[in-house]
Amino acid sequence: MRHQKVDVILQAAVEVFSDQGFDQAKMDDIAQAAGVAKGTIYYHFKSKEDLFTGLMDEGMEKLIGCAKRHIDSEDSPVDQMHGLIRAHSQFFMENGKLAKLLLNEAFGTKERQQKFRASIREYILLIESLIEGGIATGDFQFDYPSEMAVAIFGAGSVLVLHKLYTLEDSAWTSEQSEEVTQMTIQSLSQLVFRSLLIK
Amino acid sequence: MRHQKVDVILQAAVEVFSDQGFDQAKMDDIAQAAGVAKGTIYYHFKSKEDLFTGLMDEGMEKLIGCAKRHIDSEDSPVDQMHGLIRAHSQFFMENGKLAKLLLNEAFGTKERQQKFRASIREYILLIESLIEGGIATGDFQFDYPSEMAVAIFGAGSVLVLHKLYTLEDSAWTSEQSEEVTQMTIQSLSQLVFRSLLIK
Amino acid sequence: MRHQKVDVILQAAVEVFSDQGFDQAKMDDIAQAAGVAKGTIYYHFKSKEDLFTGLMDEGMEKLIGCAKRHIDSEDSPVDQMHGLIRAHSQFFMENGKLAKLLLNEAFGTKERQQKFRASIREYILLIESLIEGGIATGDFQFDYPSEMAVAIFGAGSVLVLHKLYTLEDSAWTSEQSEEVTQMTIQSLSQLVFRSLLIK
Amino acid sequence: MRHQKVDVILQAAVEVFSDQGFDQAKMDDIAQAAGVAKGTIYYHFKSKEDLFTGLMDEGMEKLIGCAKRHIDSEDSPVDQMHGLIRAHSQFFMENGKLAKLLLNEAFGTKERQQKFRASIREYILLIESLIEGGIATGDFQFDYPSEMAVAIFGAGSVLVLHKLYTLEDSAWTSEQSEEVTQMTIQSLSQLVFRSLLIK
DNA sequence: TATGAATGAGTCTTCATTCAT
DNA sequence: GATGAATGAAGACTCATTCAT
Repeated sequence: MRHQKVDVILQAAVEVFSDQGFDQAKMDDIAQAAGVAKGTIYYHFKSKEDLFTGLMDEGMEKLIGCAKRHIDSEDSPVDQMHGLIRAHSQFFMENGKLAKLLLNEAFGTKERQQKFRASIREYILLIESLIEGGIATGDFQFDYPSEMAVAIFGAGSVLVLHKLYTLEDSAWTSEQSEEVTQMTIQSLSQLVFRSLLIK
Repeated sequence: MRHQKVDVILQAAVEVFSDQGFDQAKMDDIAQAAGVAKGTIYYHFKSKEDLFTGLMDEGMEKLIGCAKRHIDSEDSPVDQMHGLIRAHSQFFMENGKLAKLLLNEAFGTKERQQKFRASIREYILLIESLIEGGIATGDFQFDYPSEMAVAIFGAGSVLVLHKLYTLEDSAWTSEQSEEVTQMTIQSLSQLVFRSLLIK
Repeated sequence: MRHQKVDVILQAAVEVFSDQGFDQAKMDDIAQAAGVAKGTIYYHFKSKEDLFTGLMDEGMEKLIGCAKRHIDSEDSPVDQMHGLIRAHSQFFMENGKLAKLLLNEAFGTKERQQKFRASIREYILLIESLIEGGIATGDFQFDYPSEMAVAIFGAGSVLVLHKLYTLEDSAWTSEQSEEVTQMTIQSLSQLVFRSLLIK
Repeated sequence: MRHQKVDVILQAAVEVFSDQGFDQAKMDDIAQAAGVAKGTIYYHFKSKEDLFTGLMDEGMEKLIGCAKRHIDSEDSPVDQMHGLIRAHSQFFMENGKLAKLLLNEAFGTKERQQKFRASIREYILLIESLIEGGIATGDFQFDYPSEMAVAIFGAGSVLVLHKLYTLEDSAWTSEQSEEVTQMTIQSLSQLVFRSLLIK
């Protein structure tokens, strides 16, 4: 079991990084948010970079893991794609801070993000494999599966992010949250399946 | 006509902001890239913020202007949507640096971006109005036009960005560039129209 | 002509580095001693390391230059050795702070000092060449000229340093200073020439 | 008998302090080198300062003890001076790390070194007493016995240090080591006795 | 005795901004 | 209009020391 303080720090870090972005986030703030001394963070993490990278990697790992689980519990490509859309939407809506963090820093030019983009690509390839699978079974049809995968990732991510920002400040009951998630899933599904399914 | 130095500075600023992101970009770098003294930037712009905001606003203005022109030169909602997709793809592929700048900073939590997101929303509303138009004429059908607009924006932006990053380092002939742009337009069109068009 | 502030900074830096040693010296102190803002130092010098190295290099350059001048103004090896002893003693007694700085940091294991030791070796080789010269003319005789050069350097440096520390706090008239210098020169000369001269 | 861990720590401390210097040496490094936890050092030593001072004092004590033993086993001032030179050279060549530590920190301005310099002075006074003894018996002649003592200390120390640094990296057989020690003794002897002995 | 997680005061360094020329 | 030297507030990171176990 990971040391307790490490978890407290990670939790605080997601919060602060998500709200401020990597550059604007101050280690002091993270320390304060975590209720530990600044030195404690450096006892557990080599640097701000290290803390951040760990967060991103762990986040993407969780996301991909979640997606794979949803996919594996289904058999047909169509149901698997459904599973992915549900996983993507639910995961990001339920982990709003992490979602912002992942998506805000997904684009950018620094080296830090180069590495991170590898995880993104893995996720996109997962989507692409679902599309290819559907094409193989004759369920799907699309001329540019690779582009389609990226587009689905973009559509899904921006849609969720847009919801998150729009509703950011309004106090948010869990029913509303659930409702928004369902709406996101349905609109995404409509977009994706109309595009992919053979008519 | 704008002062010559101002243009040089703006040009350098796009370059540097695009490569480094707002926080990492240094005024020194911009000055050097522009071939002017640092003080000169401050003679023409109030602050780093000011320079950046101006850039973003101008960029979005150009993008929206470009989109509107493409839309207005068509009559039917279908052709207008086609025009928008062409405008979006071509504009971003031809202005790679600006594209990265706009899309990288489109998401994020700082106040600076609050204002910027207004422009984004305007652009998305433009897309939404096209969808609504198509629904009105009976060409389109979609249960969540508003979400669809966001999704199209997300799909198109991330797709372009993905292409830009993937091909970033490879030396890039204009023919290849043109080819990638065409492919982007076609895959986006397929996605959008399959989703929207009544079967 | 070097910028004025640079000289002020260098002067303050010798003072502070000499009193505190490299590690204990604070850039804040140097800035305050120089009467400039801390940023100003960094405008002119890349880092603490850079400032320090520059100081050391310049100091050794001056010392070696001074020694060479004294040597070149004499003809015979004996007189040249006399010149060197005078140069060494006077230079260090007159530049006490620099002397402490050079000699304190002359020994030590960090990379910084690796480079610095090259200058020391150059100085020692200068001494060695004088000894070899005297041996060639038949004035000197010694079985280990190379060791002798190092020993002379050590004896001269430690002797001066010892005087500087011993008399450090006593208010020091320039006559006394002159007297101590003369005494240093004479004792060093006696040591060196008794050892070297053929009986 | 001293606690075993204390010795392990002291040994590690000499190593680290010698390699890094007092300021650069980290308690973590010493703990790691000693194979104990950091807290353990603080259980046995009050502070970094304390550990260091103890080391230096013990080192000087050993050196002076060693010198005295060599001196006391001889009768004539000439032989006693020979004994001192042998003791000095052998002790430092055989305890290279300690030698660097003692000599590197012998100069410097911190309070810590003030106290340490008292030991140095004791050692120098020992040398001086030998010179005075030789003068009293009519064996030696020198106008500045006090300066001569300092000069001998300086020459001997810097010579040894120079050898240690020069040969630092080359793998070093004990025969070579012995050879270098002999050469050091002989060159020092030649320097000292030629200067001191009545012609 | 021994440990090592936690601390926070202390430092170097950066960089947007100013202003005298 | 243009310059670039100077500024100082801000922030990442270090490390000797403490203390609960």
